[in-house]
Amino acid sequence: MNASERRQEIIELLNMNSTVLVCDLSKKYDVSEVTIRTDLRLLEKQGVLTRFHGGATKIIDNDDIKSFKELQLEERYQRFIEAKKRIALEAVKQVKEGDIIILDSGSTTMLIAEELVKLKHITVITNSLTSAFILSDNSDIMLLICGGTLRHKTRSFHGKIAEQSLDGISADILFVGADGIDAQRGITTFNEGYTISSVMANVAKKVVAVLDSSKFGRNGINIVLPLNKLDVIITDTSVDSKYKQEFEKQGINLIAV
Amino acid sequence: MNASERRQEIIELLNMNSTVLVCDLSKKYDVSEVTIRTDLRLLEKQGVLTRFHGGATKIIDNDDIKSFKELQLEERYQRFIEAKKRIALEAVKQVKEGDIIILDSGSTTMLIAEELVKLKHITVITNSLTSAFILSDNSDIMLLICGGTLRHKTRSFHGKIAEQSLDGISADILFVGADGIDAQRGITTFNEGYTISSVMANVAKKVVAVLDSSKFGRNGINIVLPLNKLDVIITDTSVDSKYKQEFEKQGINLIAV
DNA sequence: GGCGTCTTTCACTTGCATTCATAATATTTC
DNA sequence: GAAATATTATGAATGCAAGTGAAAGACGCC
Repeated sequence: MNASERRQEIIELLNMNSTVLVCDLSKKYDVSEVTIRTDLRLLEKQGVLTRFHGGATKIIDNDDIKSFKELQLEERYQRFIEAKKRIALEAVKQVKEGDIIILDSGSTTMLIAEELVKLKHITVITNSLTSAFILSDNSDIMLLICGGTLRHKTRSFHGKIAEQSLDGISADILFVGADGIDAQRGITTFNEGYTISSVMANVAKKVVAVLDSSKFGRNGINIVLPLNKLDVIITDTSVDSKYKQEFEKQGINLIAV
Repeated sequence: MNASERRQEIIELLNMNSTVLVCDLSKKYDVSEVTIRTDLRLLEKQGVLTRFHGGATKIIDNDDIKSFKELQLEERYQRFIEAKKRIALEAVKQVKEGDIIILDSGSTTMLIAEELVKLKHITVITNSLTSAFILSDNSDIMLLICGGTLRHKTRSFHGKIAEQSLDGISADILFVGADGIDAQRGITTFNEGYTISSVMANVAKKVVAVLDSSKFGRNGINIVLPLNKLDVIITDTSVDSKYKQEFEKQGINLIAV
């Protein structure tokens, strides 16, 4: 056993347990404590660990998220972000361990991804490149992505291939976003060709629409899903109370947070 | 036994056991320790091993995707990244406007994505989540992603669904990375189940392997592609000239940059 | 023989781990 | 809470193993 091997092992030990002790290491490698201390001092200089009296502890740094922060800065994501965050927090309450979740593209669903990444033992299927990237940080989450061609405006995948990749899948819950909601037309969008949402709805046991209050009474050009496909709508408290009555009459649970 | 033969054997020894000792090698080859040290110094310059007091250890640069921060932390990877960048620059020279490009996962191919994103009017098909994210910045690039389940270690998609999504596709060029290359076994990897690469190779008119010189003569556990599938190999100038002859004899164009 | 490559010898430097003395930091005790 | 005691840290000095560079020798090759 040479010096660099020993140091490498100390790093690995630190990854297993979060602390190591000088006296333990000294016995383990049969070298003097002084030697261990020089090792630890060296590794501290390299930024691998922090020293404390009698031992050392692991440094955990998580700077990689920065690039996603930049993404959030895009102004369309900035609007109503506080409301959307509350909606996302409420949405993940619907999820339990072991669930298979389908996540549509959109700014609110992206925030849901940021909450979902904190969980474990769930399966997420998404057509959103951004959400996929966020979720890929957690190896306790099984991640499936719909293939197909990228729609740059929304950084999501659509088209025949994307829809085909949902074939034979059965999910517990679908989170779907939209640009507008209306008692007659259901949830709508200004972008064309969001037929994938209806495919998603067909394979999910429970459909949850997430949209902030500004979307109510607004009508997009394209129908994404008719109201009868929805089970739950989560929105913010600024929503007009008349909508709550209207939707609950149709058997949809409207949650305002 | 001449010098280069001995050095080749040292590399092979390192692939078997992960470390070698100067005194052992000195006895084994009946040369002075000084000679062995010069051998090891030379091989270190080539990026095949790292020296430590009394011996040397194998460099494990399995071509997994790491963030640049991680790469910079381990200074032993630093010299590879310069070579890999040059390789990536050379690789994109093979691309012309209108091309349909398949991009495998891996750190070198990720650097190719960073070059490709500067182009326009190309189509890129990839199974790498990271590369997809990089390429999604440019709306002049048509981006197709292979669906399927995510392999967290490499942030890429593999399995049946990923392979099926290549069905019916015809591409002009494939860029494929690897952990090792060998005249007998072709290109290999330490990770299991990279069968998608051969599917990619089957639908591409031209197959370009990108790997730095340290991968030559090294053998991964799993065969990715046999040599007869390759058209071009791009590597760095530290590659042993004997490989150039060997591969060109088999009709493969080896470019060293 | 003259040239180049490889290898060795030799003097010197660097790196690693130990001991010992001293300083800093916990812990105990009153 | 402060003094006494025990534990841990640091720095300098030492010895030894290993590494380096320069010069000289060995070997093969026109």
